[in-house]
Amino acid sequence: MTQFRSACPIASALDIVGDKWSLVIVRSMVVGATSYSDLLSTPEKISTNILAERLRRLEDAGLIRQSQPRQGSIRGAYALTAKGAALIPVVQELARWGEAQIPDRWTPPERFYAARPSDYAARDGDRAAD
Amino acid sequence: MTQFRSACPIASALDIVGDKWSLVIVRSMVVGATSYSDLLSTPEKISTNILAERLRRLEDAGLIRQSQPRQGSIRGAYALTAKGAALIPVVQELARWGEAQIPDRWTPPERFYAARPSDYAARDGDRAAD
DNA sequence: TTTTTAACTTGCAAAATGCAAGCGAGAAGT
DNA sequence: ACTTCTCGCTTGCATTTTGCAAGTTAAAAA
Repeated sequence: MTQFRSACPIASALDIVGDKWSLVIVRSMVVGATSYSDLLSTPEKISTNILAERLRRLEDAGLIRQSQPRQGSIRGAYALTAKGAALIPVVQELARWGEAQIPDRWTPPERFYAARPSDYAARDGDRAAD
Repeated sequence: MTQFRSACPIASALDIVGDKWSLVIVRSMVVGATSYSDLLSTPEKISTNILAERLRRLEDAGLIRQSQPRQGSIRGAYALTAKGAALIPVVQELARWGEAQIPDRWTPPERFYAARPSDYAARDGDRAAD
């Protein structure tokens, strides 16, 4: 992203994550997805080029990081940074809205609503467990 | 919108409001915007065709309603429905994230964080004050 | 009765999204 | 050790969404 539309925190937040995919990627990571293929195999069927580009953008924005930069050109697993994990309350509120206002939605797993940003913040700079 | 990507409440919520403009329109209405021109004159500079289309979509989705259907073909003022007002916690969390994670953002007015969905729910079906 | 203003619509260019196929490197099978 | 498989992407192209600029319609104001 190049510029913010305004200095409004809401509009600016949406300049970063206000597309159809970024927050579903965050959701997937909150419930345990770490690899490219984890994120691809989600029921929403994101296409591979979009996933790759979104991961790059989210990494550039500092919301995720590569926890295992593999040897060769191939990249490994992804994890939320503290800044990315700070979005957890946002996706939890979205989930509550969706559950309450849209018929026949799934109930997220318990660990989803239990997740807290601080669970991730402490790990920043660490490598994921091998 | 025609279909949901999945039955996930988050993905589905984003199928409805997961674009760059819907939630800034909700934000504007929470802080008092009611007319088309109020919504146009926001610092984010939404273009008029997008605003018109978004208002139609939000109305079709039941998030807003026209509180004063004027005579002639011209439509009047808009208001949040209970379903739309239920998004208030979502935009409040987005605002908190933006304030905390993006440098130099505005602090929203007090009434923004004070707003509660129930302030709007009771008015559903009413006409706005003239 | 001419001019403004408010609420849009229309036309077209640009950007984002989506589908399908391909590619390079390491792991796995034989 | 050599072929095959899988993973993590990239590339090409069609479709959809977004954005800018200008035009339209009806009511209100001058």
